[in-house]
Amino acid sequence: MEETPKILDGPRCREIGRSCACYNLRRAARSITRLYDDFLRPSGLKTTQFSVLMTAKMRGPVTITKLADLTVTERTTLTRNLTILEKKGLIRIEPGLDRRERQVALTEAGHEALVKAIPLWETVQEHVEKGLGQDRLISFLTELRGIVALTR
Amino acid sequence: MEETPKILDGPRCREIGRSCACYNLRRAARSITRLYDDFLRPSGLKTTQFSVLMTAKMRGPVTITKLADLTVTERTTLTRNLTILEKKGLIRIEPGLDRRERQVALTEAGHEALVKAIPLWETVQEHVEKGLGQDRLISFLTELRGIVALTR
DNA sequence: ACGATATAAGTGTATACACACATATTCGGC
DNA sequence: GCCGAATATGTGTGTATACACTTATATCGT
Repeated sequence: MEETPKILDGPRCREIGRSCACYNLRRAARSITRLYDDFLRPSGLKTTQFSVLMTAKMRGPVTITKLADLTVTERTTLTRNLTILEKKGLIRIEPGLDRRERQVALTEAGHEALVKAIPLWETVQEHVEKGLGQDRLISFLTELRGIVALTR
Repeated sequence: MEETPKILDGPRCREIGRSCACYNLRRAARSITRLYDDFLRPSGLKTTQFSVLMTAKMRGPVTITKLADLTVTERTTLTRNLTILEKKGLIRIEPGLDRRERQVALTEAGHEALVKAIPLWETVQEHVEKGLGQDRLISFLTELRGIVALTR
């Protein structure tokens, strides 16, 4: 008559913290997000906002679904994030050719925010490149893409 | 008289999506979180909740600050997460020896939730191990710890 | 014993995330 | 041309995240 079932004491269980891909990925994501957010702070952009603006800029006017697909974000999450950027005046959301669609486009203020943020991003990115080493970073990024591919 | 400043058209800029450690880490974290949450769903636990319960279980009764430190979570974030687990009846938050402290301890229901969740976690973890390969996963986890170490 | 400082925790506010569900529009077969 | 399926988007709800600020308690130097 044990109060604590056996499964909770197995060796496998004890190493979840070390072996769980999800836990470790989320932990690292929190950690690096703070770093990037910290460097980006003078621009007024959070990392997520910076990423969305950059992607929107790269792809030109793009539908919400397409943008969500590109960034592997839930579409409904992106909708909320875009609302914030729209309120800040950094993007415009306009009707597309198809009346169901809505096109996301950067405003002038959006461009200016990116111009301010990009040098800050360069700085923190270089910090990470130096800390990890260029080669390790590159292979690490490859692994990250592998994770994304794994779950599609 | 260009409308779009030059910085937004440089080659460095065009590859942010591929080279940004933060963007790619967050993207992968979203992706794998969906996978783990999907497998864990029958247990009624989200990945985050599972991780917190496991850590609390491993460390025994532990203060909130210590638990936040272990999981590299903002203490204030953890406070909110713990509130949810407490409402679900999975943990107790009791006063510690030091009257400033509060100790987190699993309830019986918390143990039972883990017993239900662990086999589900095993399944998805094996799925990832097979998808990536054991060796790649291990070195990948090492890189993730390197990221965390980088930002401390 | 007292006051400055350090430590532990909570709250206000805002952003980020996603599932379930609802609505609007288009398209394809008939 | 009409109707069902597919597509594009929005909303309700709940969880996760973190910074700035506040409160409560303990500790340390004198």
